[in-house]
Amino acid sequence: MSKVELSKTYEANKVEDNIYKIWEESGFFAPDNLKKAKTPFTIAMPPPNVTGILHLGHAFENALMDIAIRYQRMKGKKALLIPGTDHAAVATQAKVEDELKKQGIQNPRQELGREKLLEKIREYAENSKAIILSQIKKMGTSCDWSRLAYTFDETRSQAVNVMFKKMFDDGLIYRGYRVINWSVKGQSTASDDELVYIEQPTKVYTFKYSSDFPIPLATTRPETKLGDTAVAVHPDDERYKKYIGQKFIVDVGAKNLLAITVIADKNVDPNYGTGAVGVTPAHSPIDFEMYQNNKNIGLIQVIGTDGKMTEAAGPAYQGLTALEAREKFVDWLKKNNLYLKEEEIVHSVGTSDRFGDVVEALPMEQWFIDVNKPIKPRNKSLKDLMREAVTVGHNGDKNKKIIIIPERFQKIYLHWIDNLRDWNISRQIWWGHQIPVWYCRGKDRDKCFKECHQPIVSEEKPKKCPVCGSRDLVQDEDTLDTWFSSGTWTFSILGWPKKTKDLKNYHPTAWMQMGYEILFFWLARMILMSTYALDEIPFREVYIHGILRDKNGRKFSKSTGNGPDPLEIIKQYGADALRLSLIKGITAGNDARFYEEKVEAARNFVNKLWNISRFIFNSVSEIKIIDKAPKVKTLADKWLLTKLENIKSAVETSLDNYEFSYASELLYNFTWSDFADWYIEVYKVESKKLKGNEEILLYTLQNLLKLWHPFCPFVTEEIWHHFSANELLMVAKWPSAKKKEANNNKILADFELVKNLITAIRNLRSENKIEPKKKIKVIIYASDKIKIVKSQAELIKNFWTNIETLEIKKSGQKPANCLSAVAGGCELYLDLTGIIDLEAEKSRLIKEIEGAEKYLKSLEGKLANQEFVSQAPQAVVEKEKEKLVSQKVKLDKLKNQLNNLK
RNA sequence: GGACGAUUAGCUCAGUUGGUUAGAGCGUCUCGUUGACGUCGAGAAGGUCAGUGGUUCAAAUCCACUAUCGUCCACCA
Repeated sequence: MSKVELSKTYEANKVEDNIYKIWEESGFFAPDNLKKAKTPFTIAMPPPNVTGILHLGHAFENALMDIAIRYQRMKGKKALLIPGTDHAAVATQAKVEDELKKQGIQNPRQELGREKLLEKIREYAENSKAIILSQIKKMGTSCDWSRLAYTFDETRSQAVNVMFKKMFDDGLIYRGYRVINWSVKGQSTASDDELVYIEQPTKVYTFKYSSDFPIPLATTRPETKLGDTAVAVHPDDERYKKYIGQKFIVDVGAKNLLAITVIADKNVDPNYGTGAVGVTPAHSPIDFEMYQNNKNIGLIQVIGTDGKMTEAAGPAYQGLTALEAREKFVDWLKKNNLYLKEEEIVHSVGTSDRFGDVVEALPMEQWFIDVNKPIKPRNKSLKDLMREAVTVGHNGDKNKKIIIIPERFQKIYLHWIDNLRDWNISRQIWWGHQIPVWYCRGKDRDKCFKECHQPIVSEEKPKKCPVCGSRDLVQDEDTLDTWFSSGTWTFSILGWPKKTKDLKNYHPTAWMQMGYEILFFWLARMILMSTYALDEIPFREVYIHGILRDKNGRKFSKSTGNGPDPLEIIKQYGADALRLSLIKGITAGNDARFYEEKVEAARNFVNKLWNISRFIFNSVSEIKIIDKAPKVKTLADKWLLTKLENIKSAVETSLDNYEFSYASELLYNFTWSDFADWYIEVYKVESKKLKGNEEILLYTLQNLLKLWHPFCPFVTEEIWHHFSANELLMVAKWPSAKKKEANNNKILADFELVKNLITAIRNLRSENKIEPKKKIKVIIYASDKIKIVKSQAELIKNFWTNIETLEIKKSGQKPANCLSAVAGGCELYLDLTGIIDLEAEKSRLIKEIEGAEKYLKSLEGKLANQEFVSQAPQAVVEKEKEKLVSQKVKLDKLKNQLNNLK
């Protein structure tokens, strides 16, 4: 290709959209068009919620996934990144209801009705979806748009229904009457995982039901005591043992007298509080369990779904809010001398993660997934399946073991499973997959359920009731927990339940990434669904990342307004800079901080890469692709190519281990320091006299563009098109390292020596404030390094050192009135009669001698230690011996130089 | 109450299986316009690796305890 002129700085926003278009039109985002590729590598994109636009966290995830997928594509895999969005059930409905309220619709559900509200939500979701998809493109994410999925589209909805029926038929899904978490504000249940616990100061009240009741009790919620039906004590508690089994009738000033049975429960701690627990089966999950073991004690629901006291609480309390009822009941206790004491404590209460209110524990009929029941032919429970997949491997097959990165999250995950209770999957909100269950005759779901003795579970609406033949069927009004559908994600996006080619080719997926905050919600559910329904793990590796925080370590959130908009950053700095800044400094599982200076630094780097290319394009006679490593001429050439091979191998290893930050750092240092600051500057010097080796510049640049491409796809592709109008960089072959040559270390060491000499000279100049324009005379006594130093004389003389005459000898007399230094085993003298500040130079030398002596002492100490010499590996000892010798020489030289100065 | 993580230069972080005189970027100081880049270049200053004890020939790295910060889980009668 002929000469090109690049602009002085890289202007990202002028080229990015166009490049993305070219990629998209190339078809290479779809693995089907990667003809030579064979092995699949699939990533299922965690679908962003359609609750609004993407934030920095999404940008971060996009960067991770795109680096991974572009790397694998270049390595010749059938790389597939499937994009999608999540309808996010309760999150989206809550969001839209909030907005409607702001618009003056106080009670959206009642005022609009089901169909109209759903229409509003759908509108909102579609709008969010469109914005989200365009944002993903802005990030440069190379996903296959032809396979775009949505958790609420037809295919995914069918997957949900089929899954529900399968689980129901296997007896894993059941409808049960249980105490659940109820959000009064959202008028819906929430699963245990959807609660956010917050600390709250509360009073603990100690009281008695009545004057003749023998056991005092304590509670933080006196109003629920109106629904107590038992008192639990430890079976061996000597104080209360005699009452076990007795029934007391107490008058708590409510409608009816309460019948309180004293029961034994081993979980009651006799040493805690009063040693007895008032049992409120209707308003505590734990008490409900006691009730299930002692059904005869009865259950009284005193709080309703509206958060107010029910009729069962008695006419004096009915209709009061829980707080009002609490005050009233405490008053009553006081008046009747049943009140013993109160104490201030801090305890945590569960709030709804989406609606924000403190949830009530209420007994209700809901759909549950049984996680402990053995599944028929396998004789394993869902819990077993979830455990197995990350420990011994699915079905005990160690090739089907999910690797969790970093490892420590495996423990957290397993611990969570141990505590897992049956999963409540039904929600009373409207936005979501309606439960695929129908009831016949009439609209009263509970009544029909009882009459036909079974609900009709079906993937599609049944024509008639198989029991009674009625055609009057109503679908269950509840919707499914959003995680029920996202659990199917890795395979529903590939077409399941149909037996598609995609499913066969691309499942299990290769790699999944997610934040630790959704570990329980999502990781666990995907494993559950996949191992259960497909008899296969959903992915082979899962990379857990932390969350992004601001410079002060605070979470980004809308309320504090500290969350930058990714699109704004892209506009200002470019997508490549954003991507680089997001992965800089991150390690698996740990939180990371994000701030503008990071993006600025990344933008500067992108510009550096651009300018390296600009220089090269201006310097070479022809811009062409160099496939094979070019012939080397100088030491610098050898050094650069050797280092390049080392970097390639290190980067590949890091990327294989998903060490994104480390990989980019390796490349960053090589590109900026080794290539730009050293090699290109050397090239400028050497190309004057020797004919500079253009091919090495081109070859190295091409390698770097490929290596950088996964990280900064836009700028690298933009530069690359000057090399090849036909081949896209995104499908260029990944430059793997060649085998190491034997003399590599010598090459590296030789050039390091030259670097050290040059740096030492620059240092002397700078430290002694020698004017940059002042030419100097330099003498180097190189002893055994004479050959290599002599060969690099031109370089040393001209490389930012401004040397007039350079004398290189094996050894010789110490010249008078000189600046001196020791570098790379050589003595260095700078003849500057009359110009230098002798005192400053002396103190500099003294300081250096002190350092050298200290080091020498530590080396001598080490080697004098018999145990070290005898026990440490031979190689380590040899290394220390070498160090000692060279350090001695160095110290001698430094001392000579100091004497010489006097 | 249980578990996990963090603690390294002024700031943000690396430090891969124990063997470096502990590194980088940003910031700071001093210079500088040399054929790409001032979104640049050269040089420098700055750390007893939170503390204490232990294992080891050798510890930022392994172990124990302590402190501070953070996160999760459980409990909350």
